[in-house]
Amino acid sequence: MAPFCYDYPHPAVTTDIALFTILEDKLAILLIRRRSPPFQHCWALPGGFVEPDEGLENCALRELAEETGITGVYLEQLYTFGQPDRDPRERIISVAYYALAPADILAPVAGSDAAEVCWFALDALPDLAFDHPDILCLAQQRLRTKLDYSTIAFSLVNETFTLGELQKVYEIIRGEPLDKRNFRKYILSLNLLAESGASQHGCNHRPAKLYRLAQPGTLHYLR
Amino acid sequence: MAPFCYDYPHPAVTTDIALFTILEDKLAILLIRRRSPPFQHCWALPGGFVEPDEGLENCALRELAEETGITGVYLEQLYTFGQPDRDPRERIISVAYYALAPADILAPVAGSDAAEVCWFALDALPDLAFDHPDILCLAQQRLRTKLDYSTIAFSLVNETFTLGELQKVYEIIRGEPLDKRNFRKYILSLNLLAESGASQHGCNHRPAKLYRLAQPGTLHYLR
DNA sequence: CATAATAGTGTATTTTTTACACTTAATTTT
DNA sequence: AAAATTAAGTGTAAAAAATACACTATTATG
Repeated sequence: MAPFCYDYPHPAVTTDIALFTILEDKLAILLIRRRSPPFQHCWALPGGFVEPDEGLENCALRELAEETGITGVYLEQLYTFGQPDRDPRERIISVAYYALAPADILAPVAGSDAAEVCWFALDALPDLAFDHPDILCLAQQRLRTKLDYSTIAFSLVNETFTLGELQKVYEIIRGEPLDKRNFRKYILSLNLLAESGASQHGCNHRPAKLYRLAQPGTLHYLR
Repeated sequence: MAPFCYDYPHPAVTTDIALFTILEDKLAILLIRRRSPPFQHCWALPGGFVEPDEGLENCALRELAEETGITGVYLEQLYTFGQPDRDPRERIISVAYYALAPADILAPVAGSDAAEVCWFALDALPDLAFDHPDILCLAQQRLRTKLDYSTIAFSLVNETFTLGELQKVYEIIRGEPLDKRNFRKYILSLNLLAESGASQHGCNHRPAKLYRLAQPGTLHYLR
């Protein structure tokens, strides 16, 4: 009943995923309610144990899919948390990832290990299990700083988007309003966008041009 | 003879350390020659298995001290490498760190697990064990980018240093010469330095003022 | 047809970054 | 002792980047 034996003690290794989206003009994070102890019924980041033959990133994507039904997100390794006492059961080292996706695609569904799956605005978080508050905090920091020297923000809008939507993303992550003209000048000067040709419709105001990334799916580093 | 048993397979976890210094006006890295298989007699980054009751950072510092005799370096987590086949023995996940120290303090001594310990200039590296070339490459990238928005460079000079020495560090990491006046203007505008009062001596030219960090040991983020 | 809502556009000012050359103080050589 | 060598130390002007700022355009709604 315990057939996996080693000459030296081995820690367990998990991945945890902080998936961000923007919901109702606020940064939000995907949490699951835990089915089993420890921290039973507590909210936690999705995640789970690394399988013997999968890479770490695959593990993160698999756990996210299994627990929440969500696929196709932008994913990046964040930090590895390994304090000896971070899990009451045994030594568990967690490789934390953060992920980004536009809200529209995402309809989370509770999976096998999770009784409930739910978006929470970052300013209205419940108590979290383990050291997940630390992970979340670091993820938010990373998101903020990386905004300035990369194109991660594009992972939070749809495939085609208006400059107004994109500006909103920047404003929400930075927590401050931006000047419209300067923002547009900056974004267009990157030469990463192509006009999709189409425009918005069904909005009760002048329709905005829709843009798309010239090279979709590619993360760019600026400067 | 294999008393550590678990219900599910557990990977082994190690830390590996890429310790940089500047030696003869070049970036150099500390390597050890492996005593035992796999990759016996190969050069590798110092590192080793995480003990059950130590944090990851402690593990990195302990392994560095055990294998090379070096202590008191600046240390920062880099990335976690976990491809299933990165070690031929068993599944081993490595939490990689990078470290910085001025060359003067460092007199590496071979430890128990390492037959030899030696500095190598980055432009004259031997073949490396495992995926250590990947780790090293990522570490160097991180070093370069972090130079621009933090005070890591100060970890590569002595406690007191001249502006010329500091400029050399920036030039070596960036791989290009910098303008002396602009560099000094920039560094002094950070308001992080204090004049030590003393000057260089024993050099065959005008002696430079020696500076120190106003808050030694603190890493600052710029902008 | 008036109102509401967001899209879309350009210029002047300030700040930051860059380019650039000579004098000073110590040691070494002649 | 004078000359040569070596790196230290210093300021200004030009270019580039970032910032501040206000009105017109286009759609839907009442």
